[in-house]
Amino acid sequence: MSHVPGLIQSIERSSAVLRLLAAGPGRLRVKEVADALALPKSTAHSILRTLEHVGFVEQDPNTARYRLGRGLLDLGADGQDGLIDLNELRGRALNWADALAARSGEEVRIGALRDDRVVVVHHVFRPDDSAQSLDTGRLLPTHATALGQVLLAYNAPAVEAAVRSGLEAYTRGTLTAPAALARSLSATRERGWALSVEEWEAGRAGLAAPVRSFGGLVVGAIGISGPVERLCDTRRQARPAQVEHVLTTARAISRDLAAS
Amino acid sequence: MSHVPGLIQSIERSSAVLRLLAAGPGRLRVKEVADALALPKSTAHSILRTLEHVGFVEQDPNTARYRLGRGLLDLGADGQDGLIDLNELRGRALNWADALAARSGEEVRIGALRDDRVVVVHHVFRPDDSAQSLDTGRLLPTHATALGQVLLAYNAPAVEAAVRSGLEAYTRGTLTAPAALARSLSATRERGWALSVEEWEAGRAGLAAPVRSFGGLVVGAIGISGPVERLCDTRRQARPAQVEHVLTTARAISRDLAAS
DNA sequence: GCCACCGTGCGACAATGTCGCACGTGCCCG
DNA sequence: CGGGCACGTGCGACATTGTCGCACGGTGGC
Repeated sequence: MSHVPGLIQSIERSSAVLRLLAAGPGRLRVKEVADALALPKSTAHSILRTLEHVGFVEQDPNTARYRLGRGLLDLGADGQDGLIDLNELRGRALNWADALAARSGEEVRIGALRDDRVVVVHHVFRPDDSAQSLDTGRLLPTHATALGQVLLAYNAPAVEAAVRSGLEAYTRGTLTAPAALARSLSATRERGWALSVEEWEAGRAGLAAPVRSFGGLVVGAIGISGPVERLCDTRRQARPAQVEHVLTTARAISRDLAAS
Repeated sequence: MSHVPGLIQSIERSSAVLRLLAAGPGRLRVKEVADALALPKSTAHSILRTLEHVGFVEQDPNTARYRLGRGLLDLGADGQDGLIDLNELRGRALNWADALAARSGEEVRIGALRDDRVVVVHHVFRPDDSAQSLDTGRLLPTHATALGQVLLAYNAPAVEAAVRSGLEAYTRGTLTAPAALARSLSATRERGWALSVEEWEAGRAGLAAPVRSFGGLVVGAIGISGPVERLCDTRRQARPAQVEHVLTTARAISRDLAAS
């Protein structure tokens, strides 16, 4: 049927599907959806498959009928800290994290945003160094760590919250001026990764990249940390090989998540 | 970023936009959405514009920032009788209904589904006949009227409800067998319009077509009614000219709604 | 037990979404 | 109060992407 140019047809259609499912309590079959919207069966199925993938509809395993999914409810109740199930992020990241630790020779952390802090979802020790403490579950500041900066770079409200709650200085290198932080985050966005040198602990640096889910939504970050001299060259620039390791791993996890 | 083939990219992206808006209480700018999802500004804007059009997001007129819209909440609370604001349907249909009455020479009704009944949203008298009662607000049965059959044809759960509550016979022509009703509705779907001859009142017939909103969702029906001999030929088939009048009007209102 | 219908997947085409660019405007800073 | 920048918005061309026809396998119903 006639559709207004300038608007995206498939989104209009998917919204119609959602409205249709919301109309009655009954589950609908693919055929019924297709008939109701005057769409070919294939097209309706394609839309339903995608909506199921993003969690907006669910399919009853037995009857094969579709109903609204839980993903929609999560949208309604705002302030949800979980954009995604952290367990899923952790599960997908497990395998890759070890490999990253091995290749980079540094300890690896995976983090996500929670209440304006970075919660460490997973932590892998440095391969050849056993004298470390397990960080899983710990909360880190957003503005002073590479993980946090990645998460801030792709989430504007979190930046405001961080600024509002005061940019505490942990070392002399910590970015405490809102403008400086904004500039740094902008650079992080353009590069696609963040480098934090002695902003959190003296002598140590961090390197992190975003983990994206479907649609490109950033749901977490993965990064390595270690002594400045192992992550950076003499001019305090990130070592390209390490950047590549982190980026490759982040992309791999992203692909994994998007396919789930 | 890499996206799984077989799934619809724009729907994945729009779901990511919605999740992003749901993440924080703050309103987001176009640029922020674009940055967060690593999309060009144009693309993000196009998605936001469409989501606004379907009511899933709203734009603050002053700040131009986007937040979640009311359309999503309506999806959560199921059992909503209003798939669409009935006042909007009535408003859009007003102009066209008069013209249809004039062209067809019959009275016109516009209806929508409410609680397994057809609620008459608007009613236009026959041009040259003043001795009629105003039907606006009245509730009609679904299975025995052309308006109702159109609405049933595109809404499977409503059919079940109608069958469950018993297909009451108003005349000898009323379809009371579930199987017969199902066949009739299937034919209605294929044709795109419904004809009801002496199923509700003896000597009278109805002719109706669906009114669709964006995405093809059926939100109402419009139709004419009058003596059988004026709507049908001698073999009780619908007169093509009248069918054309109803279909054209229904499509016009649909276009109007989709552009709103 | 058979038939018909439904859900699912693939592939080719063309319509559609995407992206670059540019305009006008509002805000912020000087 | 003026200048500059960045943002929201719109258009147009290209190429990617969504769409649709068709066919397969499984299931439920008569």
